[in-house]
Amino acid sequence: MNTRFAVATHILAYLAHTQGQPVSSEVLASSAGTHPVVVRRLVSTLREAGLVHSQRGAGGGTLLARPATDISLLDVFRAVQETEPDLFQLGSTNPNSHCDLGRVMQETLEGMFGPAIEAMRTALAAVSVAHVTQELAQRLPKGCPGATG
Amino acid sequence: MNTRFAVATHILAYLAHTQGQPVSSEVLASSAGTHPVVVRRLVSTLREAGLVHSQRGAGGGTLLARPATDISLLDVFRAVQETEPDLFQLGSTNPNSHCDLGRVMQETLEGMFGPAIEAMRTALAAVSVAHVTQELAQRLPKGCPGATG
DNA sequence: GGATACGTAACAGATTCGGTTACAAATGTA
DNA sequence: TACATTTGTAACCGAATCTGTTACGTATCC
Repeated sequence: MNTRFAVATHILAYLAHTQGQPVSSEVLASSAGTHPVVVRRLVSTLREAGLVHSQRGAGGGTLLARPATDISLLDVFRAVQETEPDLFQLGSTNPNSHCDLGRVMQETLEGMFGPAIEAMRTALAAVSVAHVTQELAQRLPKGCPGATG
Repeated sequence: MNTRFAVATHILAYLAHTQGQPVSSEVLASSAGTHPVVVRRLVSTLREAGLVHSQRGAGGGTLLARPATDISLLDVFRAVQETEPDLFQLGSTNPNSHCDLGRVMQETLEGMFGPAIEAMRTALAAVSVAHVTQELAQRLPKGCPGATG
């Protein structure tokens, strides 16, 4: 799996700490261990999903578009990962079968995988960015400036 | 996502229909709409996981290694998809942070994603290959030879 | 006007994936 | 034994994806 979900959550958790204060892509990239442009690309996606908004120019940066308690990991997952139409998709069907076995098999598989995906979504929906930030604060040593810049 | 999970389930569901009768990679490939070598590669993985076994030579093919009721979709998922160490992994940590924020963030994210993955595993564990075959039989028109070759 | 910082296009290197060819090894059958 | 069949596996190709990077236009603040 790619790193976008994790990095996006990282970014949002960071922003939750500095809410009201714009954070530059350079700072976010440094914290997430990646390149500023990678952050800006991700932020672009998050902005389209309505999770953050950005300010251009000097002193600009990115902020949360709504309280961290109102952003679930499912929101993040949908924004950065679920652009593809079908998460579990059979590559191809069998055009030779008289009974269209390939199509039926695909439908059946989707019916079987569906509940698994739904279970994952439910679990992700139960966790907010605020939860992540909270958990993060507990794990960080006291007085550590890491999470707040 | 790649097609291995779906194709592997396709293969196993097919074998559940013809249990006791070896099925060649060519037949399986035709049913799944892929290439025989792709099937053999997948079967190789499934064999390592103890889900199937194969017979070489003329009249050979692949059979289920145990009853279809004893093979869950979680078994399949683990066999073909979870070869990588970590499903959700943050690409890199932040070596510059005084507090090792990157590492803490990664631990936190894993703690948050874990339940989601576990929920998906639980859902997959609840479905057996026999269930898939059963569902498939219900969806196929009566007397259709598709699923049994 | 200049510094700052975003938005985005473009490109490169690495990796993954599926398809294909090729060939050795094993196995059943005449 | 000779041959056909089928697996097991290596090797390679083309496509796609992902991450990192450079470059440059644009917006904003001082």
